[in-house]
Amino acid sequence: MSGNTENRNIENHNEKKAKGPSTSNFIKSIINNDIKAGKYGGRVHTRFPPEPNGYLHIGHAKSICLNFGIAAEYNGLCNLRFDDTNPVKEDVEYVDSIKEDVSWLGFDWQDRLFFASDYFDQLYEFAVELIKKGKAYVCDLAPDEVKEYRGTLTMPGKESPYRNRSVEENLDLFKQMRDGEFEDGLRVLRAKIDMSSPNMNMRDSTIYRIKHSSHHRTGDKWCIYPMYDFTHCLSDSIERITHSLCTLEFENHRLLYDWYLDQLDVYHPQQIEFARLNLSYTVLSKRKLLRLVRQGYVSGWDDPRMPTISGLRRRGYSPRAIRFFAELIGIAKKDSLVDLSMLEFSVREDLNKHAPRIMAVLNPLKVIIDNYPDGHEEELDAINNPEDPSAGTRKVPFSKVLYIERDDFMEQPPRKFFRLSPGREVRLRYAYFLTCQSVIKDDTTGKIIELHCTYDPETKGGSSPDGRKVKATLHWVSARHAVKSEVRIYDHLFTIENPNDTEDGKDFIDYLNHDSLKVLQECYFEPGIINAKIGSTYQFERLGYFCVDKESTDTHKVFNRTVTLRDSWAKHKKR
RNA sequence: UGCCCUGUGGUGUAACUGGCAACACAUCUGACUCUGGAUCAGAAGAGUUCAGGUUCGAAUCCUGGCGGGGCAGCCA
Repeated sequence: MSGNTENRNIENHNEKKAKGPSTSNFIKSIINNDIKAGKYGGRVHTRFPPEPNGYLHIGHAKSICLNFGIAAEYNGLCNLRFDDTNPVKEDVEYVDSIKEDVSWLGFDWQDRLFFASDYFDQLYEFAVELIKKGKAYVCDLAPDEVKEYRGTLTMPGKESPYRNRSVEENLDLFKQMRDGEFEDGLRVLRAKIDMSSPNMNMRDSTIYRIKHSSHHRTGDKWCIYPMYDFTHCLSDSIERITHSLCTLEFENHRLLYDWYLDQLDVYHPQQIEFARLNLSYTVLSKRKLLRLVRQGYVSGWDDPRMPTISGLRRRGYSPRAIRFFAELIGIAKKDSLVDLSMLEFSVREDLNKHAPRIMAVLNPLKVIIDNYPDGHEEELDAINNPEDPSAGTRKVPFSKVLYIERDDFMEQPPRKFFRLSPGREVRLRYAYFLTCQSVIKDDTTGKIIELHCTYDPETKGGSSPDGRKVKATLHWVSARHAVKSEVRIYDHLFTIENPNDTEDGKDFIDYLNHDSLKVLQECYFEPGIINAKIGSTYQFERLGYFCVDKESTDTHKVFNRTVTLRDSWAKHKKR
């Protein structure tokens, strides 16, 4: 007894020390109970079921991490299944990008890549079976009539006049539908359920509709296509899925999901709904993202400001950071708005450990070291990543003329500004102590053109033999050796936290941040940067994390700023 | 005037199905530091939407309000 208490205390203590997000959520507790009860023989089998009609975004990443993550955790499996039942909206372009994004995120569906369209034959047979059971009928009502007959949220619908056709007639008509005897929209196959159900989905919902349109996988084999509700539950059933996880808007569809499976008396997975992701200062709906792309507000699906997986990838987010983020935000049933700072925290957390450091000056200010010998140069040792000793060191050239960051100098420094100012001494990272002697300005504009400074040769490497301290360390680049390149600075795409929640008469587009992209053309880098590969990520010391953009060439690099470093001076300035 | 879901610090989630509301982000201190980074230590901040009820004891159970979301595609 006392031993137990002791153990528990130790556990509690460890829990307290353990960092990181809580790993429990309501879905896992359902699964735990199912396993305990022996449901599905203790098996866990999930699936990620995108429709190939757009690019994946960070919200999908949440779902991908959930589905694949749960499968992994319970030693189960997760399928990738394309929900491709509407040929007019879908395209192989999207299939390819989705596959790329899922595997880039680090998940493997192995040999379980499926398409709902793989099941079209079986689905047709299931529909026939439903007809034979008297549970489905061909309805001749026009679309607007169907709508009228459906009733409203508060009023029951009325039954279609075609509802009581004989099984034979239904079978015949359905076959004719399949054989292309009718135009689009002329007839549909409907479930015979309950026109007065308080759940609109149960008011004889559509099973098959006619679309004379060729499908990206089945070509012209079919001119009738099954609807989502019918397809999804049966696809889950066919694949022996145990837990079918989807977002909240399908909650009301669960009744139908269960109904089809019950009528057909087939293997019955369970649908569980969770809240989709909302992220502050952005939009996460395919429709809205598509509009940003189509109307040219961004450069494409992979614009680094986009919350798409491809946008985040181009921006410099790592798969690890995104997976960590998914873990961090958790899973629940209430809709919420996740603060962007969580996403930013996730990348910093990862990149801090893995991104090599480099010095880059984004807004250059020339510094001339008057007492440094003309034409002299030396190579200084710099650490590639203080968080990772195995990353090693590199040489950085130093000479008489340097660039430093314009923000690192103030002629009249306010309190708490520790950086360079007239007469003040600072350290140049990995180099020497430097003291500002004079400021040269443009006579007409008053703009500071250059600084004249002196260095202390005794401080090579960054520390002084006499033990005197400096309050700041600046990054710098030797002017003669510098590589000039371009840096793109990104900010939120929107000016308000929740662009989905707009004032009356306004549209999310009205809240676009017109300063979300700033291009800096005169940035100077350590010469080593010329070898940087597209897609690789660096920390520019004291500035942030940056990623080599695909528009870079051998001689001209383009960097995207992924995220800034935490910056307590910037915060202080804001106050 | 229908049905379903949902209300826990500023934000996102926990609380082993009734036992002192915990963790993370954000915020603020301080220590350390050749990145105002990282790291470390600490602080402030909710009494769980409200009102009743059951109970020795309620975020958890019951009743009723209030707030938020979803549903009337031959979209998913």
